[in-house]
Amino acid sequence: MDKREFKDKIYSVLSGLVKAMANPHRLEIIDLLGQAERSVEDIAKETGMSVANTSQHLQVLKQSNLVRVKRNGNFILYGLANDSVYKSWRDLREIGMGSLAEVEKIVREFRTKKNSLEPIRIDELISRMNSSNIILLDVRPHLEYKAGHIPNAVNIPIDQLLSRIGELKKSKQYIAYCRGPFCVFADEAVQLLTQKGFKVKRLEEGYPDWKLKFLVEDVSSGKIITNG
Amino acid sequence: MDKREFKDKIYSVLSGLVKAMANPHRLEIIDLLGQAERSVEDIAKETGMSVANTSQHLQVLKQSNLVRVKRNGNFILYGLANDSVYKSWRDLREIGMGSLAEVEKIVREFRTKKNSLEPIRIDELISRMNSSNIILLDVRPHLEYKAGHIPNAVNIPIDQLLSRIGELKKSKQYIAYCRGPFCVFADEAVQLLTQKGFKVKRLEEGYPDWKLKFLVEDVSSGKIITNG
DNA sequence: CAACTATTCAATAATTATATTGAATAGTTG
DNA sequence: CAACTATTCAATATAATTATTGAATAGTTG
Repeated sequence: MDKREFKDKIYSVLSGLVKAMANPHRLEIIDLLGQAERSVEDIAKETGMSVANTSQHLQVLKQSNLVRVKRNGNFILYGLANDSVYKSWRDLREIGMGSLAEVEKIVREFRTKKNSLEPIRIDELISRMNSSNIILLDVRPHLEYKAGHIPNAVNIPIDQLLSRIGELKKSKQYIAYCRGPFCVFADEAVQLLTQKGFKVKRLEEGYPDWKLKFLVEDVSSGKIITNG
Repeated sequence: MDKREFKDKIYSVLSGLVKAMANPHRLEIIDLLGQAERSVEDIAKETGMSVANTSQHLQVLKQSNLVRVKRNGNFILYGLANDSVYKSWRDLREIGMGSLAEVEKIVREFRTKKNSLEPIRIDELISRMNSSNIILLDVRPHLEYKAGHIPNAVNIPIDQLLSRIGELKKSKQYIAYCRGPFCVFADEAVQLLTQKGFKVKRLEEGYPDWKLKFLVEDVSSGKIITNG
């Protein structure tokens, strides 16, 4: 094996990995699976794809070891293979937000309508979390909340928010969070609660980003190791 | 703009960014430009592509803001847009090394022939760097060394190594490094120097990885900020 | 400003990726 | 073990990506 052959092989195998992420549906799947495991049918419904097409995309992700498979009764559950996968997605997402003007524009346009511009960022949240006046609102579906959430967050799924609005107090400062910067549940929560006279902001990032904060990056290998 | 339309737009734009990286030649170009700026002709020669094809791939990278352009006399120099680009490449590379058995196998096979298995990792290097017995050997072309190198490293480009072997001492422990884990200069150096009876190992990572160590990651935004 | 040179563009052919449909499969549950 | 159900597969048509060739362009230098 000469030098050129070696490089051709390496870059070609690695580009296969990148190609596996290089599709809008597959990015959405990765983003979604960052919250919790899900069945194929579930993923299809959530992303608006056909089941067959979803399955095909999941096969692509599986072939590159980006997702892993588990059976639960009649259902097959897909989940991210490890935290590095979400971390890579987060980094690519951030490169995009930082250098592709179009991404920032689409997000700003959407949030303007929802009154959810000026979100607070995760670091600010962490430094203000001890304040007794702040209440964290996890507006994701209960299943995702159950799979993991920010400590002390109250779970009111977005579609129950209106009917359970009596549980909230106008004196508090609410921070609504959901799946991540492209999840609209928190924007919808801000829109609704602002309308009803509550003090509320959205968290820019989502639960998986909060979770990554509490992993220690072994920088020498680039791998991620659970802390505790 | 409804929820589905918003998501379709976002994931589609971001997948464009990932697609721009999702090609073996473009990964090699990113890897190469991590060392120093280069002209199109230069990149073409280094990667074994035609100039027209190289130019086409560079256009793709440029459209996604992964590279930036600068003119120098008759030449146009391409460089990485920022350190985040190399960081993403590094992370993807590491996911691949960790979870695609094939990558690890190709690398091991190649290094076995060069006697350069058992490389030392960058963290170990940092902790042993003060030892007066260790000498760092940068075996990249002089131009890349000039664009940035690990402090105190001695530059002997691989194609001058044999003729300048008199400059080396058998009592020292040499650490050869080059562009990164897929660069073979360091392997060739280890092969040659081992043969001639010197104590030598290769560094697993390359100069750009060392450089990333000394950037502070602003984890809240995912962006990278130069430290000092 | 003419000649030169590095780079890009345009057109083509070949390959690869994608969505859709409906049939096949495998695994579970009663 | 039969019936059921979630998932995958196979076939197809459409769309996107890639390498190659040779011509066009833009920018610099004498």
